Amino acid sequence: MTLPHPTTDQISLPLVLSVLGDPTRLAIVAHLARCEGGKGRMNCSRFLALGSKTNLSYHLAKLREAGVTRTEAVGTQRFLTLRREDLDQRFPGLLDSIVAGAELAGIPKLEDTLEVA
Amino acid sequence: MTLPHPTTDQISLPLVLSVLGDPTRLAIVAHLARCEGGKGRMNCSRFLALGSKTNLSYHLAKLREAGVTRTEAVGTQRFLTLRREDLDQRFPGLLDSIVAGAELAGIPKLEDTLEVA
DNA sequence: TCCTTAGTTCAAAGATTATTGAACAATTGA
DNA sequence: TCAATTGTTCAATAATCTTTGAACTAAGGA
Repeated sequence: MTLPHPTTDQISLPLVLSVLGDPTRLAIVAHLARCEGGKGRMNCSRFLALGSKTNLSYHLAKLREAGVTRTEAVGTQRFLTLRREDLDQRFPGLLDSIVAGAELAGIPKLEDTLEVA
Repeated sequence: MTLPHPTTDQISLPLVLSVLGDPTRLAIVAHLARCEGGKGRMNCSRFLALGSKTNLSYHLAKLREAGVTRTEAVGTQRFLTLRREDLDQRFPGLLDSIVAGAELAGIPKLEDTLEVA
């Protein structure tokens, strides 16, 4: 874990909300949550349908910096996980209601394959 | 109610999240939610501590356009209410978890006086 | 009628954010 | 070693969002 992540108590509510207010990032989080109950681990290229490699790198950094996801470097790949427990601890119920809302709303879905740790 | 409001099913999750991702708007919503269980009704000038009249007009329009608040014109005043039921229906649990999170986080508070309908 | 109150609209400026392509670094496999 | 894969960084552009002041509307009170 070489990349910088905020600690749980550094996670800011306005920042989380504004970061998840972007449809691309919301789709990424919805996909992570859907796969294996959010315990899925997947590399960035899984999300290429949502944008260019460069642009994804930007959005994934935003998610990481806001404390929504955790990024682990393994070889040349980065594995992504949702920081579900940290978010639940800091803002109980928030992630669940957002993910549930994204399912209801027309947030684009990706195919459900994933790589498990 | 001359001002345009989205219907309940037009309320967009990414838009709600990005609108509430702004600290000023989050403070407004937290204040509305705190007063009389969110049934409080208050005019715009209640929020002048958060910004200039012009700037508030801008932020309050954002909240209204996203479907987070309802604005009723009464004389020269605009009375604001949270669209709690509409939001709960569309995105169950979302508003509660955001408001609870705002209480935990350092979202600035206003004095608790209000005008009830 | 005149003045005050409450809030909006407009245009301009400033500040962020999102998107892109080119160049780069690091790992992996042939 | 060479080439392909995976993803980042940088600089530039485009697009949005925020903030401000001046001018405005509409209602109420003296």
